[in-house]
Amino acid sequence: MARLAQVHPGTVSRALDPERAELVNEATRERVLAAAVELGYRGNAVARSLRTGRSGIIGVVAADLGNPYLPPILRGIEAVVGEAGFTVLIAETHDAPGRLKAITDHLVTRRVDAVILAAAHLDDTALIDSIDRSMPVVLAVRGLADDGHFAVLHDDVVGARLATEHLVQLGHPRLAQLCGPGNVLSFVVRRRSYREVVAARGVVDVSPDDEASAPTIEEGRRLAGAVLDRPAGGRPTAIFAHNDMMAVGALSALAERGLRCPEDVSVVGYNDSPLTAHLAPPLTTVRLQSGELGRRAAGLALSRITGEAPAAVTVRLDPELILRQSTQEYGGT
Amino acid sequence: MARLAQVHPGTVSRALDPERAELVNEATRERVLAAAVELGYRGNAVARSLRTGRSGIIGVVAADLGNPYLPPILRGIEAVVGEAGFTVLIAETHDAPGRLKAITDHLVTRRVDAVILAAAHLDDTALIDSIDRSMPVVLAVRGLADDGHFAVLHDDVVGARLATEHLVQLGHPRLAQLCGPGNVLSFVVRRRSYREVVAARGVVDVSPDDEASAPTIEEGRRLAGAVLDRPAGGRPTAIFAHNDMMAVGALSALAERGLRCPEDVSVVGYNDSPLTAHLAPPLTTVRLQSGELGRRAAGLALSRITGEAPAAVTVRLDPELILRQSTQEYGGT
DNA sequence: TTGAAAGCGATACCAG
DNA sequence: CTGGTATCGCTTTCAA
Repeated sequence: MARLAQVHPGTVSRALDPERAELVNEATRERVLAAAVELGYRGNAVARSLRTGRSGIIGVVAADLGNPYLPPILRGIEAVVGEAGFTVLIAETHDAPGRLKAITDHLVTRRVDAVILAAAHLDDTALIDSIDRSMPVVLAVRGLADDGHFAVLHDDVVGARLATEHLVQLGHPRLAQLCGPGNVLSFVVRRRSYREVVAARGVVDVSPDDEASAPTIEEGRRLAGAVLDRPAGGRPTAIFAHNDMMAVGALSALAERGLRCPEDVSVVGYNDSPLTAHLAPPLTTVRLQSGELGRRAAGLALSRITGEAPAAVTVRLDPELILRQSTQEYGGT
Repeated sequence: MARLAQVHPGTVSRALDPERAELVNEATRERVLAAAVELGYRGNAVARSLRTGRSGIIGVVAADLGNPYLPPILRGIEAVVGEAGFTVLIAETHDAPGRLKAITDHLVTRRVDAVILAAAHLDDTALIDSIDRSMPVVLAVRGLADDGHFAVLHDDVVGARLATEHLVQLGHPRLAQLCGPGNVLSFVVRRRSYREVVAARGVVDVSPDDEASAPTIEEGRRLAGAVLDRPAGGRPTAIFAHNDMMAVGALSALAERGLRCPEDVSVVGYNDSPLTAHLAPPLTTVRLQSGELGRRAAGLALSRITGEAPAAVTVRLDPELILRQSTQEYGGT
């Protein structure tokens, strides 16, 4: 560029880098800056990456961008990462087998400086360990069975306990949980935590035998329908859904059978998705600290890049129960 | 890599590129492939980009990833773009002034091959024209005032007309529209189209004087509240909200005043966001062809990259009115 | 069919 | 404080 404009080759590099601009004579620096502006000079991040070995990019891999808990996380990540002068590159696995490997291979190829992975399946453990040998990996939202990774998660033990205890305290004698896919840690933990509460409180568990193949409205409707069609004594008086979509499915299943929520059956969701406050009835649900999770995950990723991260840590953020109108005290038979 | 493994320098390049692998002796090719696998060789997209001048990346700039109409669009884009061997890089402006320029500068720096811009403001016209001189730009969802760009949009004239005509045909004598920000073309067009229908059909327009500063629930509540607090004869019997969030805000405003929807006031939304079918009442709304929009935008971007795109085109996709329970025939005073 | 060599644009180190 | 020079890893002629 300005190599032709007025002056020299590598001095431009110094003049344009805020870090080292001081090392350049003020006069020449201004000349360079002027030329840069005039030519609309943009630099070339590609060449820089090749030379320095760093790309300034942090990859974020999500399972499904349509999932409403993601945007706040992405925003949290972007805020922290942007502050540090990095860019975020977002990719989506759609929970499809093989996609995770394909995507991370690609990221390695592009020399991404770190990855934040919000798409881990429990059976990806070996793959993720191998990725972590090529570039720093930070797990977000979805963890793995062992604690040997860098991870920032929601505390699902606490979340499921809040929800379940709430139903128990309302006096419900028969509970059911609608379980999300068993290959995702969050759902596994929620299931276990629910069971612990139910066992400890001596409440009857009438959960469906099946689990959802995906945490969708349709699957929630199916699972809820299955237990609601049982003979009266085998029906739940309250339902804990592993996420809001399944809770909405449960509401539909109730409506289809002429049952009212919360008068006949209470329902608790999970995630506090947008609009859950505006459903019929407004949904009692578990709220996650998504922004904070994003910021923490980004912070961990940055500290791994600079090498100042010590051993693997797993951070767990406390969720909060949001009381609305889909749950009420048990008053039935 | 395999330069040391067994063999030669640039032959590896040929052997690994499916396009030119034919030009290599089968025996040596296998040797190369074997070595590549053994070393876990990944290639270096950075170096390739530097040499070829192309990055294989298409940037997508959205205003707000939390907006529920985006995921299907992103999926459509990714499907087409991935098929063609490109990667998508997603960035977010948050509708903040200056962010668009900062982001696109960055994309130019990274030598992105094209940008799909779903974040255009009407006052960004000059900026966008200048970006288009550095790399191919395709506008998505949000267009500009003139048709001199490559763009794939929803047909907002049709969408607003469907919604408004629906209300007119239900016999409503007084309508109000809740307008989204005036610096976004979609909202401007919806506003104009609504007005045309209202004028043509001789219905009274009692819209608020103000427009929303952002298309949110809160702003919808505010605008709806303003017109509902007028003396009886100045109140609308039906409301057309420029998007679903504002429609939800309108529902809240109604509820706060003890008014029922649809018995007292009908409400139409726009976008057919997830869960709108599960609101109280289920929302009549306008459904967009988001997946198709994403695919078309991606297709245009690719054709601009290969240079086979002719002159600027604006594609407009027809939306569809989804009838649910938030609208009913006028039966009042 | 394969090897040799140049060069993409920036950085880093060493002289001057 | 600034210029020269090598180099990052790959693609791409041009020869052999």
